Amino acid sequence: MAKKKRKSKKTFLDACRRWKSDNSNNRKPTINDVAALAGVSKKTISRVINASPLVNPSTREDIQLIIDEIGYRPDPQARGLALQRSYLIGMIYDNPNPQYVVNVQQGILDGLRGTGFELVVHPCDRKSETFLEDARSFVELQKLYGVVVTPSVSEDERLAEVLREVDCQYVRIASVALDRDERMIVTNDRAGGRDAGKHLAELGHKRVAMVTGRRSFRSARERREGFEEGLGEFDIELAPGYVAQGNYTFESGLAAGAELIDLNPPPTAIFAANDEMAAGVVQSALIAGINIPDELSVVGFDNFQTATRIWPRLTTVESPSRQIGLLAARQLLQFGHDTSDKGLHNHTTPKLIWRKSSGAPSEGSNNT
Amino acid sequence: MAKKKRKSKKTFLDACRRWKSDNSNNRKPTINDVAALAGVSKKTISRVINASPLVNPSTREDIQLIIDEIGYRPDPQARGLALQRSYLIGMIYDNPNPQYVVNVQQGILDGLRGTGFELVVHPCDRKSETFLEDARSFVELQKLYGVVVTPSVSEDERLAEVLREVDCQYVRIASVALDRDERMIVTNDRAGGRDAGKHLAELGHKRVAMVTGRRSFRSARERREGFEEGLGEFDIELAPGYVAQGNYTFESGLAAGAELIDLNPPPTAIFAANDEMAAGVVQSALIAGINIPDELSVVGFDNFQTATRIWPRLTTVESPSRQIGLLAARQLLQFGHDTSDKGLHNHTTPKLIWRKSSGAPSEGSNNT
DNA sequence: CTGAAAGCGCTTACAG
DNA sequence: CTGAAAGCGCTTACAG
Repeated sequence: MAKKKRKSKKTFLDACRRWKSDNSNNRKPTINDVAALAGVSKKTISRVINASPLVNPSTREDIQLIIDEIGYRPDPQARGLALQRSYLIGMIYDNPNPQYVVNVQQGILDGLRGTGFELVVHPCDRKSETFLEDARSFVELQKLYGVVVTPSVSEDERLAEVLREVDCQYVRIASVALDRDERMIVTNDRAGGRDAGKHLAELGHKRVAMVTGRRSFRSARERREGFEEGLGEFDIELAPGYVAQGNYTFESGLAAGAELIDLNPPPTAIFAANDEMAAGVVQSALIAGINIPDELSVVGFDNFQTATRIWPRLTTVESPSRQIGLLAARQLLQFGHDTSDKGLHNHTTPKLIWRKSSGAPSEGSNNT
Repeated sequence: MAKKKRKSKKTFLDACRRWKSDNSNNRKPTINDVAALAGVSKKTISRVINASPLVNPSTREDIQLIIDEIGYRPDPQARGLALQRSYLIGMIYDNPNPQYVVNVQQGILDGLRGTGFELVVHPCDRKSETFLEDARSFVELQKLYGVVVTPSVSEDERLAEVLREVDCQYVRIASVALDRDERMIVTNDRAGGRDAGKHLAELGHKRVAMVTGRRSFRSARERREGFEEGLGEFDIELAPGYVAQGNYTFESGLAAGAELIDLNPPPTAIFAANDEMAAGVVQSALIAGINIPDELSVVGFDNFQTATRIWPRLTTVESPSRQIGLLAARQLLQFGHDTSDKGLHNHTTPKLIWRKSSGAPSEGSNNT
């Protein structure tokens, strides 16, 4: 019966204080310390840590008190060793744009804050011979809890296959659904392209051109097809001769811009599939002495820093990259938990930001 | 004597093959597997892994053969648990510029490649109440092998103190030496400022202005003082009224530029302490209808993407941020090893890149 | 130069 | 609802 009598809160607090003053060398408390202080087995402590329901509420309360008091925090390495997985989330990316990388990173970190998970960054090169092995060994060796994969490497089915093989949870960020719902964040770039097309059509442009990204990038195809759809709603066509091939770099935008400007008749508006290329187009117009937006409207995609640094400030389509990272992280942490409730929120929608690089075509532009 | 006879290479290879075909469920090999295959204790395997000299060379050779053959890689979590530290490097930063963050990150990753170490990113907010506790708990809980700290949080002595308390190796990146040599990468921003000053003086500018960063940032003070030194070499003074206070953001550069342009007489050249502010200055000049570089020269600092996206392309001082990250990572991994040889290479020097935003002052500028 | 034992701080069946 | 024992894959004194 003495055994059944619950010790008072004060008793525990006193014990904790004694423990702290004994702990001269400031050793971090372990599960054993908590168990000793609480007078239970460490298995029970483990249950509290892991939020198991199989614990007497009052026992749980006592233990929680002790945990808080002595500042116990389970060692992630020890848990990891026992569970055969770490408390690390990986981010696998090959996108060269620093702003994109940082935005998604920030979003993931937003989602990880307070969870005890940490983010390990892992750039990769899809062209490398050892790309798949590298990724596999990274994930396997670190026993990652999960990874988020960004475009364009997210479009690589071989990588997804590897991740499944090593039994690693993953979330792929891509412009369209390429995998099961819980493994995707879909950014719907097509809708953004459509908005760009409609924007230019509504302004009255008829002779429009586009700088595309590599066809091997899904986002590039989506943005282009969306753009054509948007124009199509106004019965405007993107003539084949008015499409220049870029590769998402500033330099390619510069070259593509020069090329399109030289067309006869020249386009009155150019949509570039990302801001970097749009900045190149704008610069090529400046070099050619063409006024933006009077003689030429330019629209980009991303709304990164560059969009507001150039002049005139760029009309562009913004994709919420930080939010996307946040959703990806949340989704990763939800794996195994009840995903049934209220369904996944795994879609985002881009939105057009109208600045000064686009306007109605001028009278003299012979806009037919 | 049979015991002394060394088994042949082939014997080991055969054993490995047998092991692999037995390993139906594709379990990753552990130290025990290697020990069994080699016919030695796991302690000896441990010695090989850890490159201990106390191993018979031929034993080592046999073991290495087996390790390579079955693809054994020591589990970092298990090692970590035993050694009480992880194989993770942290990057603690509060710099809001994505390009800087990514560059340093890349550099660190360059230095980590092939070492088995991984990079955990950890942004922080020095204004937060819990900033120091957060950092401590991050480092302690993950038992980080080491951290690299970037400006401006690298200038915080309290953080350095915490890192020492928890006995975590660290390298601070800063514009001047704030700590022991092996704990610093010094970027010498003052030399960069000096180059900017000399550049403008050599072009013939006499009435120069500057947009500074926050005085609480060491880099801002260094860049400014360096700039004044550079001008001083040509007996040119930076008049107090010609210094505008910024905070390293584009917006602050925009405001500062407008302010300086309005001065009477206006400056013929402006040095902004970073590219973001320089881009703001350039944009404010455009808005005011002032031609760059004919009526106004502008020089920035960083040479980030923005520098070449704006028009005219920006003359700026480049600090090799990726290289800086690389040096920091190398230095971290060298801790405990012989640092005696050939001394540390822990200094970098910025260099001026002359583009189109700076030139000689025009005749009509009344440049006295 | 090599090994047997104990330990790092957790968790997982299993039994009660 | 709770616990004793074994184990995750390594390393560290210690002994030889």
